[in-house]
Amino acid sequence: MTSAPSRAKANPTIQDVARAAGVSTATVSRALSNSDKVSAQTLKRVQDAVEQTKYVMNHTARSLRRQRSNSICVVVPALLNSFFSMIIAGVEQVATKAGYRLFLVDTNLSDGGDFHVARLIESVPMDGLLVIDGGISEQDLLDLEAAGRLMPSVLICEWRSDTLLPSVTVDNAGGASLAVSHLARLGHEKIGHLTGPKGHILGDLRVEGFRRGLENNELSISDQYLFQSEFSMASGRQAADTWLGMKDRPTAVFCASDSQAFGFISHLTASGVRVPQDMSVIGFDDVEAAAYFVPSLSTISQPTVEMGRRAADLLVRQIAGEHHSDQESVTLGVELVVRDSTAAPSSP
Amino acid sequence: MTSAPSRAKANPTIQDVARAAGVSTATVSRALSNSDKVSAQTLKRVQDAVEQTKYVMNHTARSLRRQRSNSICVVVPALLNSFFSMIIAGVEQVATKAGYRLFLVDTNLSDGGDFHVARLIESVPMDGLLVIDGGISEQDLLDLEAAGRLMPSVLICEWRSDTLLPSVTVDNAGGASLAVSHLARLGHEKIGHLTGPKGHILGDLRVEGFRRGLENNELSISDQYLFQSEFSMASGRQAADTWLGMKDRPTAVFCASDSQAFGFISHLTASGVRVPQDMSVIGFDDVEAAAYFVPSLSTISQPTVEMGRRAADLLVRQIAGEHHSDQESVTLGVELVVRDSTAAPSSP
DNA sequence: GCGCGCCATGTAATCGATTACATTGGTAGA
DNA sequence: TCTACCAATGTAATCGATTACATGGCGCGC
Repeated sequence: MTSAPSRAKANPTIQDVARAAGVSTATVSRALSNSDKVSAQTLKRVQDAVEQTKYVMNHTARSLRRQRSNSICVVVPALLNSFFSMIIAGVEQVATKAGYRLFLVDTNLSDGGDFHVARLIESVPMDGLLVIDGGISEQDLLDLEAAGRLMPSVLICEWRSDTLLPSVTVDNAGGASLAVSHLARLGHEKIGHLTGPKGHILGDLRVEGFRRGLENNELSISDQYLFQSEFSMASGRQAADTWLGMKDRPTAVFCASDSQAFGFISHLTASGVRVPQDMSVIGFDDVEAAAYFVPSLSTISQPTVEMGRRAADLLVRQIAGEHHSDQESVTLGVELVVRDSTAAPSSP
Repeated sequence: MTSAPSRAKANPTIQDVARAAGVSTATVSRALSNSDKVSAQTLKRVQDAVEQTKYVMNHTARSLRRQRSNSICVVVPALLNSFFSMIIAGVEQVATKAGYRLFLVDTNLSDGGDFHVARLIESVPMDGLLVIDGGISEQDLLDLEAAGRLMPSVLICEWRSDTLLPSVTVDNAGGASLAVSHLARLGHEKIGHLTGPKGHILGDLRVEGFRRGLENNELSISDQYLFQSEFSMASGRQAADTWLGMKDRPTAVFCASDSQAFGFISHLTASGVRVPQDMSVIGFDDVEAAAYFVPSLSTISQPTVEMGRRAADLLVRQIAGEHHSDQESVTLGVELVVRDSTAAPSSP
């Protein structure tokens, strides 16, 4: 027999504590679960024993026995987007206070783009699910629901069939409409739109709001002013190329995301087009960088942190078994933030 | 007795599968753990039974029994910084392939800024730890180590006493020096530096590299050209105010992070100072937005994804028990990326 | 003084999968 | 033909905490 590796040193268990305190494991457990079911005297003894043995609880064992893990899973499309990070910050505030740990999953990272909620859920036992990704397969969720395997869940951001689960959203269409009206008030008549990715619910809603905004301001809708795009900077840059190649260009565009706006403006500027003198650009999200971009970006601000808080609150209550009261969903308002990237059109 | 709530429906266990397949639980377990220890015939029977019962494994139970959770924890200072997200992407690639789940923890979010690794580790049983946060209390780690509670770990980014744990780093000082040399080659003689936060190892190393760069180029070092700062955009903006208030201004600055550079340039531009015509600015990190900023940002690029990959690889091997061969650490190189934010100084 | 009930605590079953050890049947070698 | 061994499978202990149920002691009311 060779000597055991130094790593061996098994962790102290509740048994060790019980022995040290001269009580039973049940008592130790009760003492530690703050049950007021033990006398002050033994509580003290147990606490001392914990101290002495350097005991730390094995959460795996607790989870197994309690049939709950005290953790919730947050599914995000892209952690590197500060918009999502802000939401998560809000989630964190509430969830931690309620005693839950957070498990973050980035669908962009996982599975090489072929993400399935089902697989995720199978792999880890979670008490609840928070889905921020509007691009996730709704069918996946429906299937899970049907299989009776869907844990308490809350959706953040718009969802297509809102009959499925409670959700926290903002007024996306309204925000888009706000942006268009801002441009119209400045005097723009030829207004374009960099859309979100095809089939993405947020993108679709913002297109809808864009259309409504044009109607409200009695402006005509030209489909060639719809730039099929995605939420990324690279995509915004591409759209700028398209724009540069047009003969009848819009004098202002509303971008479905700030990232797109950055890419768009970047390429325009590099091509000698001045924003906002020659061209107005407004975004959506109000990420941190929006205020620091050159020019600083006019945009639609969402209450990101608050969204996270509300969603976490809904979820925690749902896990606790309060109210499956159908569809306790929340819609929050958005706000127009005017900065330097929008101005009256130059008279030609 | 009231009827059970609809949620009841207990998950099928390995027992159910065993019954359905007409074998023992041991056999099911072996069949599922890919052991080639079962006959092809029974393997098929078990697989069918799994299908039929819709069995999914309970990972909590497995973790308890196996004494390992197959998950590793990644500690990050700020998820919203795409620099970290890129590293995580690299980690993910390797870790997932090796069968590990990722648990992300953002120290900025947690505990209201009062983060302790110890508390984290106590709360979740993890097989390994990946610390990307150079700002984390080293004492915490030392204490854990002393208590014999430190699991296999790898540090990403520089660490103060590199005797503690294996790490993956880049040549921070070298990068800073590269940046300075670039500015010097352009003809700048009065070069400033926006430092990282006080006491932050990365910041300190970059200051060191900054000094070395000046020396190498036989430029004088003036402490008043050191702008005490932090890694954030807001902090960069503040530094710009300081700069604007100086009478003998540097003609170029090296920023310890791209974020700072954004904030700095943003405020300068708003104050009528043109970059790079009146002032050159170079950053560090090469985050995605650097290429899209106006002007596009010259910077020092780090192999972020690769760092993540290497770190995960080190960790996985460490968990597997290969080589505690002391200090298998890795240092990767950095690269100068010249874009539009740096130019020769204007002759006054 | 007796019994009822409550409080503090102990005993042991339990959560679900893994695995050491036991068992069975079959086969190769002497 | 007999033994030794192997492959396939079953039995039951195990991981560590929780908790239903059991127990013993004490106080209170009649």
